[in-house]
Amino acid sequence: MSPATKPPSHSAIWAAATQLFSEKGFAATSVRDIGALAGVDPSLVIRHFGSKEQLFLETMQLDHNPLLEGPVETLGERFIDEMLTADDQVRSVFIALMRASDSGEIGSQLRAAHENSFVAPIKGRLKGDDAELRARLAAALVGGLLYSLWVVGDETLAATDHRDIVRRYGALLQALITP
Amino acid sequence: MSPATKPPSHSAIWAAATQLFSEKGFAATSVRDIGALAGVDPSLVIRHFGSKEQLFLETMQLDHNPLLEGPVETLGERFIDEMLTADDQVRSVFIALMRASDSGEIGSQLRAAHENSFVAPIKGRLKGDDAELRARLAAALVGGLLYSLWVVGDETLAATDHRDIVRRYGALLQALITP
DNA sequence: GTCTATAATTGGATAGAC
DNA sequence: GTCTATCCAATTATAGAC
Repeated sequence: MSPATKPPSHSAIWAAATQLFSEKGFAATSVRDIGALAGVDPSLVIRHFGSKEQLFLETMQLDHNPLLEGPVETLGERFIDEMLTADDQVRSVFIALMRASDSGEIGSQLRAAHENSFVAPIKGRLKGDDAELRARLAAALVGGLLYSLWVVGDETLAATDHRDIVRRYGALLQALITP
Repeated sequence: MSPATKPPSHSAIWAAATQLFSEKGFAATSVRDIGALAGVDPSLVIRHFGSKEQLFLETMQLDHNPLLEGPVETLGERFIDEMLTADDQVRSVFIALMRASDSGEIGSQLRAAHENSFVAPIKGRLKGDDAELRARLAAALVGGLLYSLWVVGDETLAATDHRDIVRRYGALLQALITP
């Protein structure tokens, strides 16, 4: 008996949705677009994933768990460097989640991504009573850099040597990690 | 001869659009909604403002030029405090602009708002060769706090005493202003 | 200046044959 | 599992009477 293997159209739709949501965001991507790119009928998109939002939630997942290891004294710089050299996928998903986060479910997913990718990795390395607050401020700081670079599109910042940003901004992050 | 005074419907539409765009954002607000709240026909909305996007651009303007005066040694804390106690209008417009910034024109407006409200006020007070970079990193830092509080909705951070955030996060900002 | 009516398109989602 | 055909609701924007 054949197991519950997914049909080929399933992964084709998944791939097409990932690409289009990443490129154009949630609102500007239609179910028809996804079907066309996947080479299947638009109705299959709904049939396999239930709804457009569900498909968005399944494809736009940020599973980025950066550097837990290494000396805590240089964690700030390494974290910033990691973000600046992050995969395009990280960038796309982060932006897509942020822009569509007014929908309740998508907002929860952004919150989870923020928690898992930014807050948790830092919080795990912190000591002290106010570790919670410091970790959350650190996550805000990291998010702010991505916001400036990727959402606002600060071109001066984008044209700046990464090492300068890593040094300066990483030092601020470090000040939260090891006060 | 009567001058080119705007008809009352103009300001009614403007007020309704401001409210709805602030509450629900660009995508979730329809021209029909705006007309209904303003008590006028939806077609008037387009007739007066040309398009929904144009109306959005005219209403969602962030004219927030915080504290240029005062001692530069405490600018960091004061800036953060200013943001945390900012008007609801600032918050609404910032979020609305960010979420809709995938449209080209709206993206430019976000960039302008970021520049005028975050980068410029700090840059004007900085000395030194790398003032440009430091001001832009400072703007990223400020934006990151608003992102965490208002977009992600970090509840722990929101429940934290403002004075603690002002002290800790303000110190980081200050480190960019007066290294 | 204002409204009625509607154009023209597009969207997500479904029913049912094969 | 897949596709054809379509429903139905919603959108922005316009034309033209008053």
